[in-house]
Amino acid sequence: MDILTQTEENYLKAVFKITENDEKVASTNAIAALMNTSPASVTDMLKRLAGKGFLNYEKHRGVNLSEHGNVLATNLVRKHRLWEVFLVKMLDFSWDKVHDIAEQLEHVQSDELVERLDLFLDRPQFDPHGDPIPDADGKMTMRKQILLSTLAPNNEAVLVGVQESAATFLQYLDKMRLSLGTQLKIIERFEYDGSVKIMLTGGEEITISHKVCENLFVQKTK
Amino acid sequence: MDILTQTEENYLKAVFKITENDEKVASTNAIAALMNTSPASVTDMLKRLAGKGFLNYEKHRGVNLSEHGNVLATNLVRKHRLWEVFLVKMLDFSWDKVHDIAEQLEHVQSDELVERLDLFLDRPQFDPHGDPIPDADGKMTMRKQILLSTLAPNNEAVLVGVQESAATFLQYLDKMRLSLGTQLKIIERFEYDGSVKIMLTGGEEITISHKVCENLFVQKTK
DNA sequence: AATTATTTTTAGACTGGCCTAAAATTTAGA
DNA sequence: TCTAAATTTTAGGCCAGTCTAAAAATAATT
Repeated sequence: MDILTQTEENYLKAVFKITENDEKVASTNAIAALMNTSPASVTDMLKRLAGKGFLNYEKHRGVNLSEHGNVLATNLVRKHRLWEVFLVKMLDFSWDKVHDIAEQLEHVQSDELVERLDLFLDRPQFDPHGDPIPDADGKMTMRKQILLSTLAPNNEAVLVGVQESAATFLQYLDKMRLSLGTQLKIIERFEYDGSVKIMLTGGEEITISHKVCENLFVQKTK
Repeated sequence: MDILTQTEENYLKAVFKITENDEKVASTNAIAALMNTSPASVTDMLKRLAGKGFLNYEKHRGVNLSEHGNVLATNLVRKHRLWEVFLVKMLDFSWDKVHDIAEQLEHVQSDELVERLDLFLDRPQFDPHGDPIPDADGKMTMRKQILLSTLAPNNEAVLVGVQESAATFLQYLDKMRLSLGTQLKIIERFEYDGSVKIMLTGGEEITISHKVCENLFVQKTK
């Protein structure tokens, strides 16, 4: 019986997001910060979700997803990203506007809907921010991408994803004419503040801050 | 400040549905029956929604929508029907499966989403069950449709809508090869039980019950 | 190692949305 | 018209999800 409330689903997603990279467990505080709620509320919910078998939880030790919880969370990510593709590709939304709407759409319950949407969109592998879309079995194709901040001068690369997807950041990229697929070459890295001068296709040269570099995923092309 | 919970929205829709035809007001019991809830719960909610200005409510008198509430409810109907069109036209769902999914999708909050969806679907005027879709200003094009049960023998007509949209009824129509746009001619009406023999395009003759006739909207063609 | 700072949990309370049972009101019938 | 039936509302309580404040546990610092 896998009928969770939207709130419960959001908690699972939060744990997923926090633990998907390095972290082994998600802390109460981290979850509270991510969800704009109080640590006390988080503790309550963690106990509920652990009781239902979606989380592994020991007092004061943080949580992570059980196998069952992981399936649920992955499916939510799949739905979220598929809807984002729909919004951008079909409804012509800009990539900085789709997150909030997809947050709502991802909670619609219908396996058949997801399957048909996936088919309609031609089984996309990446969402508008370059994030991989899990397939119906939870598998996703990973790219050998690196952060732009780790790339040495003279290398050439193509922008394939963003780490952060806050609207303000995406709008900044739009202004700079940086979009997924953009080819670029590292001209110079300034050690003083970590900013980097890059050349875009067409020869235009721009300088971007270290913070921006840390939020751009690229693949080396030469 | 028009942020309602999904439940509140569902109550407004229920009042809309009950009062859209003949009834001047919706009774507590009628709402409770439609929403599968108890009359006591309905009374609670009616007071809340009236307090927020969405309903006109006097004790023991039933309710109807305020101007404000009517705008909200109409917009919900618009969203519901647009999503149904999307599901059938774009995702190739059959018309008996879309209601429940649209019930969820209609609660997604984004005016821009609705506008873009409407445009994407080419501003449809009717949903897959033949119901009119309100435009952004709440106006809808009404057809001069009548119930098949009121049509006399020898008249020819085209099926343009269904009154009831329960899955079992729609599946029955599919089996009988009755779909929107189907041309038909009344051959004979049996007074005994109100059933009617009709001829479809192609010459096939079928007999349908009075109950079915009362749930089919047609337009006379001759 | 002892104390301080941080994190996490508990306790108690609030709202929304629901319930059942009982009271009040309206409607229908004799 | 007066009583019975049906409808509606009130009363009181439950659960999910949230909060603040305080207590407990863990981590950091001296």
